[in-house]
Amino acid sequence: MKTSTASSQHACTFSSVALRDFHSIGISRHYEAHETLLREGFPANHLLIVCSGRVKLTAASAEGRLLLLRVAGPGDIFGLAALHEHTVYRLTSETLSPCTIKSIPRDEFVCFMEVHPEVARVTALALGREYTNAVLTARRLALQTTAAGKLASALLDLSRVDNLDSAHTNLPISFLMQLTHEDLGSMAGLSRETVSRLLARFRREGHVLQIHDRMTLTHPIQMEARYC
Amino acid sequence: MKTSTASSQHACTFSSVALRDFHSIGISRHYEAHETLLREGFPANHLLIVCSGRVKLTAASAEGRLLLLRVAGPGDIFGLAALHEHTVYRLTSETLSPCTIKSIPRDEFVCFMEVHPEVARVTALALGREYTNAVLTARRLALQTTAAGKLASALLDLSRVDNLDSAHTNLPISFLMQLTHEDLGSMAGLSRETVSRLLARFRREGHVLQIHDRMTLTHPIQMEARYC
DNA sequence: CGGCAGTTTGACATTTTTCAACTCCTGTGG
DNA sequence: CCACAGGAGTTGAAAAATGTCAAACTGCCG
Repeated sequence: MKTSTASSQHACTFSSVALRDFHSIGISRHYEAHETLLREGFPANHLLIVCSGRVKLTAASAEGRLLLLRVAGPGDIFGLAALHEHTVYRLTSETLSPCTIKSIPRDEFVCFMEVHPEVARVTALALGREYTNAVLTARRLALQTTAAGKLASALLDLSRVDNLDSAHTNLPISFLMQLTHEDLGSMAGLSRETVSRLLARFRREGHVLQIHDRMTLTHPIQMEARYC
Repeated sequence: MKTSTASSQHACTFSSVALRDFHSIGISRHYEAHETLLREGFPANHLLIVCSGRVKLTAASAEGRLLLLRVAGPGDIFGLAALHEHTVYRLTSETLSPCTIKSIPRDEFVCFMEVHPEVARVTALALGREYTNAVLTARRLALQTTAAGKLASALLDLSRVDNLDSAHTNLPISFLMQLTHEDLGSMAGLSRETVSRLLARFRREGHVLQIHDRMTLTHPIQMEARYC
């Protein structure tokens, strides 16, 4: 199966030999929207790389409450921490849209790492990104005192996932909103109803525009200053 | 300066050659309690390893609110993610007690990594632990609906830092409580007063015993079942 | 002894959650 | 083609919980 440009983006930091090997391991597969890829608590035996589409990563409590930690896109890797520590997955991953996902079995990846020591570098970088993201989530949950602050910073984070370049300008940022109010709630630690009310308020105040699936933050900097 | 047993614990996963080099880089220094080691937002130019003592890692909001993400002890490494991505520190670190800390300048560490590819392994492991910990914190903040649940799981996490072996038994776990109610509050996302009230309640209900700085969770499993 | 940091407790205000009802939209099956 | 069910979003009203403010207490250290 053809290896996508997305996984190549990662691979491009490898030497040509490592790159060739990287393309030869694992298999790519297509998934529909709303399929579950990995389940929290299961032994980590595969590493996944998003080639195309979007995947949400969540943690669940015993009572069924959810925490949405991350929306992964093309080029993102997950399952790495659990694989590396040889434990169970800490998060559940679920496709948000149709996706192409490359899956690498644990054994193959371990081999690959042993043959190419440079891979650990890329591993560490990917882990660093996951870490940074988790810290951001924790910050949002703990340091934002108001519900509006939590939701606003969640939206700003989402906008930056799609639009890495134009971060921190005051130009309108628009992005595809593939999350339901419930998802947004579990991202910001709020109830579905609160999200609904706050979005209405943001629209009323002109911070947010929504046309179908597309959400636009009209002046991100003001929004951040006002609520975060 | 003598390298402590703590940093040797990490080094012991290295080959003998790497081990010798590891001992030769960086310098150890002693710190008093309540000194600041690294500051959030500053360029990451040093890697720190705790040899002895305890260090708290926090993130601050613009308004001065704090989030305590981790209490690092002997053998723990921090600053790694920021160093690796060549950005600024994401957290502020502050000694809780007198500490011995080994500090490795960025350049030396990068050299060390280049000479010994195996180091990336250890790096990845340490990053994995930091990641897992951040996820745990986010979980606590988002998935625990009640204040009691947040505090209880924070206390359980703290007890496990000191007492890694006896985790998940129902035997009383006791540990040195070096955090103020305010610290506990910023760990669980609660106000100082709420922490005070809840601890009183936990004592009343017999879940917690406190004698000076020593805190004992009398039946951790029940506590977890009851509140978490 | 005074002062300070940490803790405790009460009263109150505020916020968000919860519960409930209703609308809108979409896909499915008769 | 229509009816219907289910998921998602909206809105209101009430309840519950925690944060905030205020005041007093404790223990420690100079």
